[in-house]
Parts: sequence; C-alpha cells; structure tokens
Amino acid sequence: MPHDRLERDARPETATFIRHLEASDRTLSDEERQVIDEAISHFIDVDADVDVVREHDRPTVSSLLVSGWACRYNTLADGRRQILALHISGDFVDLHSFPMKRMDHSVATVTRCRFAIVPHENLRRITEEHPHLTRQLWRSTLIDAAVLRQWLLGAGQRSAIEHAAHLICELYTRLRVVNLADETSFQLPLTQTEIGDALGISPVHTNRVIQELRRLELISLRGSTVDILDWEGLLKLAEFDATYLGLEPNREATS
Amino acid sequence: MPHDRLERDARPETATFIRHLEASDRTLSDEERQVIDEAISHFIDVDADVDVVREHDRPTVSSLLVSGWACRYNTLADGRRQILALHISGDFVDLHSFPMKRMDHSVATVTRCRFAIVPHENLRRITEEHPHLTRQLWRSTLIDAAVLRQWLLGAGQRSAIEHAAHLICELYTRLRVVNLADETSFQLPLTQTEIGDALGISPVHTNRVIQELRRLELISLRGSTVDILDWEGLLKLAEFDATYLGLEPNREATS
DNA sequence: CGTCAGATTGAGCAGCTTCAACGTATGTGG
DNA sequence: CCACATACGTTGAAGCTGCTCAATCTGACG
Repeated sequence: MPHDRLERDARPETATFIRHLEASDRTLSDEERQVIDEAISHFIDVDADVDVVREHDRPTVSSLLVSGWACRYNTLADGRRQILALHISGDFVDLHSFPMKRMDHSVATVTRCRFAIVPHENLRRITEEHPHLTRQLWRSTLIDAAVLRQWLLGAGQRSAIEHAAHLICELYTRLRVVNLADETSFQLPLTQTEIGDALGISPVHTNRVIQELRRLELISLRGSTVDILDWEGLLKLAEFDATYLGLEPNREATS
Repeated sequence: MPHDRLERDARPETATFIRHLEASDRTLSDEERQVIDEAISHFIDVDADVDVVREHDRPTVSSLLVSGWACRYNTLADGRRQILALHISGDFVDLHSFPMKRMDHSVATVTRCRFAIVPHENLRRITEEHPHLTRQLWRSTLIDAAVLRQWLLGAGQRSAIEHAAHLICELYTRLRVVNLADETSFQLPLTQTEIGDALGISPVHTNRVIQELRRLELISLRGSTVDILDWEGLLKLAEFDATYLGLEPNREATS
C-alpha cells in the first residue's frame, strides 16, 4: 500500500517548494515560510513504482515531493495508461486533493521519492489565517492546470516529435528552476514506455521519435541523461513559450 | 475588442453559479451567497465568436458565464487550434486569471453570451475574509483541471469515437446540473469543426465519428440537438465516470 | 554466463488526415 | 421571387502517421 516507511526529519527540505513558490512571487514573508514549514507533519520515503494515492481515494493529507520523480496517471479498463503530469522536487503532487476531496486519478512514484506530508487540517488552517499564502497555494495548483493545457494542446494538435520536443523543453525549464539541470543537460529517469504514456504514443513510436530528435541533432539521450544540443532548435520545433509555467515575477497589488 | 456592450443589471442571474457551487457543497451560507452576488460589478453581453480574453493578457476581472456557450482555446503558429475547455452557464471562464495573473490561453464566445463580471479586487477581498468560500472557488478551478485531465486521457488514449462519446457524456451531465438538458436531449451549439477542435481530430473525421455514433444508435444529432438514444451504451463506450465532475455532496469537517 | 528490463528494428496494417467535390439550408440583394 | 453567396455537413479517394506484432540487441546484474 501507499507509504512504505515514515520518519520524522529536519526541515531544510521544504526549501525547494519555497523556492518554487518564490519563482513566481518574491513576496513570501519569513512568517509564511515558517508556516509552510510547520504545516509538515512528517516525511516519508517511497520506493520506485509505488502508488502513493489511488483514484477514488479521499486523502486527508497532501504530499510535497522533496526528491525523486513522481507522476499522476489514469488508465482505461483495457490497460491503456495516460500520464497526466510529471513531478519533480518542489511539486505538491496532490495539493488539489485538499479542496477536491476525492481523487479522480492516481499518483505513483517513478523513482524512489521523499515526500513531506502536509495534513489537510493544516492546510485548512492556512486558508483561515494566511490569505496571501493561500493564494500562492491556489496558484501552484493552477500552474499544474496550465501544464495540463499544454499537454492537451500537444496531444491534440502537435505531431509526436513536436510534442516530445515540447515535453523536453518543459522539463528542462522546470528542472532549472529547482537547480536540477545543468547548463546543457539533465537526468530524465523515465523509460521510453513511460515517456510514451505521457505523450500518448506507443513505446515503439516513442523510440522512433527520440531517434529522430537525435538525428536532427536537437538532443542526445543516453541512459537517463538528456543533453540539449540545440536549444533554439528545440524551442522552434516545439513552439515552446515558458510563460505558462508562471515563472515571471508576479508582483501585483492584489497578489 | 472584448466586451461589446455593458450594463448594470439585476442579480438573480448568479443563481446558476451558486447552484453550481452547491452541487458539490450544500453548506454555502446565506451570507456567502450574498458575498458572491455583491462581488459582481456588472454584466456584459458579447456576440458569438468573439475573444473575451486573449493569451498573454493580464485581466483585472474574472467572468462568470451566465448564459450561452464559451470556450478556452490555444493555437499553434500554423493555425492548428485546440479547444481546452467548453463552458456553460454557471462556469467561471477565467477565475484562474485571479491567482495566475497572466493568461496562457484565450477565451472566446461560441454563441452570444452574457457574463457577470467580478473584479479581482473583490475576489482578493473574499480570500481575505471568507476562507470557506475561497476554498469553494479554489475547488471550482480544480474541477476545471479534472475535466482537463479527462480530455487529455481522451486525446492521448481513447479512440476518436470513445473520446467523442465521453465528451457527450460530460456535457450532458454538466448541463443537467444547471437544468439545461432534458431527460434525453440537449442543445449543442457547436459546429463539427469546433467539436473536432475540442477532440483534437479533423472536421472530416469528426463527421464520420458522429455518423458512427448515429449508426450505433447511441445518439442522434440533427442541427444542434443531441438526442441520447442509449445512455448506457454511451457510458460503456466512453468509460464515463462522473466522479471527476465533483458533483457528489462534499460534506467534510474541513470543507 | 544466464537472465531480465529496456531499447531497437522491420513489416504490415489501421486510424486519421488531406484534398477535393458536392449537397443542403439559410440568407441577401436585385 | 429568383440568383447567388455563404456556412456547414457529407462523401470519396489517396496517403501519412503512428500502431501492432514479433524479433533481436544491449547493458546491468546476480
């Protein structure tokens, strides 16, 4: 079942999430930082390929990913699987279960992961006492939705290679924000089958698309290392525009 | 430009949105109902096929759809268009622009529409003073995201006919909630090209998929009237499960 | 050295697209 | 009231994108 080990731990690991919120809003107060920190009840470690939350669950806690890769996914009766989101350090994988209550999809680890667990009761208290922080949490669920819109645009309108290029641009950009990508490369710990489940294409075609990206000298992909060989070329092929990731400073009277 | 006419008006038209929020949470207080009502600054009417908000805009108001159909969409450089969401009475078409600030897509009317306009300043005040209502607004943006996940699952994994059947199930279910569908039929004021843009398929194939749905005696579609001939059959073909629309009563200590 | 997961390749096929034509309903100006 | 225009739906034919099935290759690991 979900969590296979759990332990109390120190707090510096919330730093990634805070960096994340601040990537779009530099106005978090020290108090707010502390509130986030104190909202965490404990940390858990979960092995790779384990369901953390399942469709139809009604979680009473939300999980902030501290390290590792996780995904949201849904399946059809005959086994067809769509990955709905990929998550990295600093992502709140199921914050939406707080206002929504019931899960409409599952969340699984891709690699071994560490999560900071935030009880919904603590989130509720934040909404009662910290409206600005509440808006930032709300905002972080809306950035998930913006990513989802790009995935839908990709699945519906982009060719497989354009869609794949867009995913690489997105992941690279997001990993840079949390300092998990070098200047020209990053680790992508997904099998080609998993990449295909995210893009909505078969594993065989995923392989051919990757080969085509290599042939065009846009990326190299050996093992789990992606090297960006031609960022401009990737951007152009993917029509990637990072605006939707909400990274620009967001100073607003109403923020 | 966006709004082509504007006028002050009476309030009963917020009823649909309130019914909407209450479809999932019967605990709205009279005070909260009044707060929503008073947050509306005015109403506007917009002709069909007009952009209400454009990608990259930074709106200072959000728009609650009172009547008519609207959609969110995004396009690629060569004109390929993906409809990202379809909206009916009671939907807040760009509530997410409040926490997000910058639009990552456009919103357009499909038919002539009436919107209730809610200034972000009023929404900000709600987040300061009405935490329960804030959670319900947050929740309504997350239901949009849940719909989006189903559309991605459809675009990525379902066949065109399964995807189309799912869309019909979704729209019928949503229209029922706001009393805009009969027992066995509803009005769908979309061209086949628009349906195709929502499903991510060509207009020609859309036509063939609709014919196949007719041949299977699942629906009839003449003009803009959809008749549900075999609801059970549609549900099965689409693997439709309405849970994600968040319609179940949602009574929670933390709600 | 055998095993296993994952990557790669080839061949044939299905679903969907594109292009182009034609049908049909509605509306408009002369 | 007819001639024409326009928007949308429908049909046919050819072709491309991506799928399935099945085999082979590769590297990591016990």
